[in-house]
Amino acid sequence: MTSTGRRDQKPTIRDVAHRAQVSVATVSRVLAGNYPTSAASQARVRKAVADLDYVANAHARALSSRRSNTVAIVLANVTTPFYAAVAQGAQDEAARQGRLCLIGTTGGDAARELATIELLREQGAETVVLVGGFHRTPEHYERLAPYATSLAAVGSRLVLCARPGLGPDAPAHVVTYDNEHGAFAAVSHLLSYGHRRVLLVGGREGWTTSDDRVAGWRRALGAHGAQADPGLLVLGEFGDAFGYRRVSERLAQTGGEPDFTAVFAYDDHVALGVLRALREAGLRVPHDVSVVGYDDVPLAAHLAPALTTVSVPMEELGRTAVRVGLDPGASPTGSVVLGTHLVLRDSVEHAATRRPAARE
Amino acid sequence: MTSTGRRDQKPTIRDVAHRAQVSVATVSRVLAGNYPTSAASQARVRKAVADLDYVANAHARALSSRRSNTVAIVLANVTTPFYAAVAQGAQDEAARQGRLCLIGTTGGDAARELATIELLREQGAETVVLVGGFHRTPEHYERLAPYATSLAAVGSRLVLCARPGLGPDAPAHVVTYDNEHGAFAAVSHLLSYGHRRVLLVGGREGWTTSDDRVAGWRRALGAHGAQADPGLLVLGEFGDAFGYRRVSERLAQTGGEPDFTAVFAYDDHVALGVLRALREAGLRVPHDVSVVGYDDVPLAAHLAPALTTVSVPMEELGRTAVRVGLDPGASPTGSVVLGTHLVLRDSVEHAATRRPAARE
DNA sequence: CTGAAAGCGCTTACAG
DNA sequence: CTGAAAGCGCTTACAG
Repeated sequence: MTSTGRRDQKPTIRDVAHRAQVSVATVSRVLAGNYPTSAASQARVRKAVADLDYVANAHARALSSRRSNTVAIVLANVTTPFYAAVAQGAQDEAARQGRLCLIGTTGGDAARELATIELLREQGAETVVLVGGFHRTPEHYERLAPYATSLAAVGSRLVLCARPGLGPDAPAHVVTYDNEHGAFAAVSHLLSYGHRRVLLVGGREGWTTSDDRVAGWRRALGAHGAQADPGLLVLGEFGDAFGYRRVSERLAQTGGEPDFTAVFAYDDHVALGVLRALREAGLRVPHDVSVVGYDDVPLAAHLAPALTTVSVPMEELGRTAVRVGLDPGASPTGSVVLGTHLVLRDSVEHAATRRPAARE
Repeated sequence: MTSTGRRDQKPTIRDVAHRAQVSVATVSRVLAGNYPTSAASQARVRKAVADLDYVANAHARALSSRRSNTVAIVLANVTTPFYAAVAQGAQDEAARQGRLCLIGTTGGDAARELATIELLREQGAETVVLVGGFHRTPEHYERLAPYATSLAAVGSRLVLCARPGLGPDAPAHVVTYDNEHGAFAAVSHLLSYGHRRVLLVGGREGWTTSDDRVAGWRRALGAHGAQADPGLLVLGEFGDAFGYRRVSERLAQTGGEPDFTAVFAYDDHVALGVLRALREAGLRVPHDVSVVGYDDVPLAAHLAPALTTVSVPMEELGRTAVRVGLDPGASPTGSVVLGTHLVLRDSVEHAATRRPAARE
């Protein structure tokens, strides 16, 4: 099929140079386009490239130019809508800027995160984006800070996305969203509807994202003169199974009569489980109990009732993280905070409506 | 902080060799562990590596060893549950085998798929996995086949995942699932419940996945002696918006009285839209109309009613694709087909139940 | 505008 | 078991 015959060996820049009757340097310059070359050379090189179906070897290029043209993104998984959306945003922006995207998943495990980072270090990615909250431990900080430094030393960037910074000394960029405020807004909304006992369900103590949402819950309660009863804090895990189990148990303990009028779920997945527990206990949402979630994943709008939740700019988070990581002008340790907003749907109603019903 | 001082430069294998008092060859061998080395050398090298916080340069390694240690996966997007799950499976298997994962998204656009492949070619990935159906055109085939050949020439593999092969000459592996059979099973299930007019909604003509499902629908109808009325084929697009729009329109045209008793949706997302259209038209599922989806994405179980659908081993698809791509023993042009099965939930009922209701 | 040559940081026959 | 050296395929000062 091919006239050249020698199809068994991937053509190199030398083959192109030979066929185009120019030096390898000229081939390199034409292809990079970063240096003046004559029109004649350009034409001959392009033809040779096409004839040979030549593609440059990215590793050789990276080795000699000291730039890898890749962006790395590390996250817990890629199946959860939140992470998937952030990954998509990051991937889009990377592609837009002609970069390739390396991806590593950790299952939310700190040790695996570190191991992944180590593997990624070898790749010399231009920027490494770490996505999502983490368990706030000194060890983790201690491991990450020097990594930020060593990346910076070779001109790479560490971007912490949807997670807090490493402190003033570590050269890490932060791209996050106003997590605490989103929680504040959500709980304030419930309080403005007359709810006073707002159960917070889901999340893990010490996990950054979780702690911030608890803080928002607490602040909202305080601002409205309501009591931040620790008994209303149902922390432990993530996921709909947790929300389902803990709410079911609590309902069972109080004889089916809830000791709360509203639930602020850690996220939409937890809300899903809460909704199910409530339904199975014969409680109607929002008539008997109001529920609000967090994230506004696609699912939220399709639930019955459609879920009132906090919208997080997930794709934008990923896009911005890569943009900042690749921007030569970005301040060495800057931080950008994206906004969140409450999406009002059908899962919240005035608290008053239940009491009369219960008295009947 | 460091005693060496010269922290501004990433340490190389020479630095390690120098500090460990051995040759670079020995360092390389100790690190690779693929060649006998003395315990003393090993200890000294390991210490030097730790002292310097050395990590090998993956590009240099790839260049001289001709192996990149990376796997590439290209898909339409990473936010759709189907693709996300396949990507997760691929990523897991890649990590398990110590490979890094490059990811490229195309938005389902053939031109972008080719462009991505081109970029990926430069990387010399060990295996390139192309995920998902595509529009069956001669041009696409013509572009892909030589790519498979050129990959094979340098010892890489092309794996087509959830899409048909390129024909007997192209050295491409196929990892897919029995798509047509899944459709056959779904529609047979409806037929066995007495349905005769089964509307197929969603999918695009010429799109491989879609064509296969239509074929399964047709075969099931034939096997049960029912008529494959072309008027029951509602093809055009993917997504819940399409399902919603087309079913709403059809219902409006027939005065709200459906001219079908069941819907076989292209996938769970289309089913979502169909469910909404039915609900808004005052039709109950499954009492008035039965619905079955495809894929069994997490959402399906949470719908009301919970959706009967065809389960596709999504993560397993990704895992197997990478495993095959990395398996030296895999036959040069083999193909593996994973099974699907019907998941029975609450969206299907006997067709008979509606007629009496309609006669009242 | 172009070429010759050094060098990027590894791996791997080849000797010993 | 170990070292010296060639070589992987590019890029980029350095000369011209």
